[in-house]
Amino acid sequence: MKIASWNVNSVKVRLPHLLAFLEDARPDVLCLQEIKCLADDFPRLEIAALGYQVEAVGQRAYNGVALVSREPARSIVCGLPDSGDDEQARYIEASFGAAGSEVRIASIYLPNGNPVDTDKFTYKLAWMERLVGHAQGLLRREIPFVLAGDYNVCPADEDVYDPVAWQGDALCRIETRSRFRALLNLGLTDAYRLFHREPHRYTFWDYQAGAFQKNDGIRIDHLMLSPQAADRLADAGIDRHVRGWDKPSDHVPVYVDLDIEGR
DNA sequence: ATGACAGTCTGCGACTGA
Repeated sequence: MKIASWNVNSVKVRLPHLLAFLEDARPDVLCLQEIKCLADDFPRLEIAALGYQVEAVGQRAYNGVALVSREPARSIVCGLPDSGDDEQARYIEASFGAAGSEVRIASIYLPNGNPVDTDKFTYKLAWMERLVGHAQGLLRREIPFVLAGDYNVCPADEDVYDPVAWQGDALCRIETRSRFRALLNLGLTDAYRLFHREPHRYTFWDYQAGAFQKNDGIRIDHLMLSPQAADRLADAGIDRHVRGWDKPSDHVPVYVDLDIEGR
């Protein structure tokens, strides 16, 4: 089962890229972030023509996450538990795969958190704590699961082109990294890092100042695997070439391949 | 260099993102 994650920065603008990626990569499940539209406005017909269906939670103009899959999603959950009156569309989770070998997959869009001296940072940290709590609950089920998405977290300095310049940024702050590390300490695996140890491999490059051409990037898109999923991990990677397409998203897809039947 | 980003709608400027 191939699972990919991609912050598309508007699914309407990026629809041609999304279709090309689905045709090229043929993931069983694709987790999308920043669809930037209401769920009803997601371009489902074009996706269906390629044999994929969509589950989405969206809002006007900002945020929004989706699960694009070849087989129907089951037991869909929108939003993290205990989110109170949080209206921001940042989490969707569902089950995929054959009965008896099902995989729980979440598409997450973790808050950016800048500037750090505002309630945006407080919101980010609280969101991360809810995610850690939810991961604990999922772990008790002892099933393969994947929390995939735009974490807005650089786990370590080696994930940043200029760690000094980024020191103090919400993506690199110690409070942010410690909450990301809490996921690792629970037993989750950063799938990319299991296969690739070399530093300075990125998933995001700013649109400004020729950042991609200079490889001034950061690694903030991650697939976090439960022990039962990590045991079946066959491959993981970053589809860096997508950043070179015409009018690209500022993020590129990341993916894992699990030794589990996709259907 | 008078510059050098790209989405969204409160729309031709402000807001947000990373």
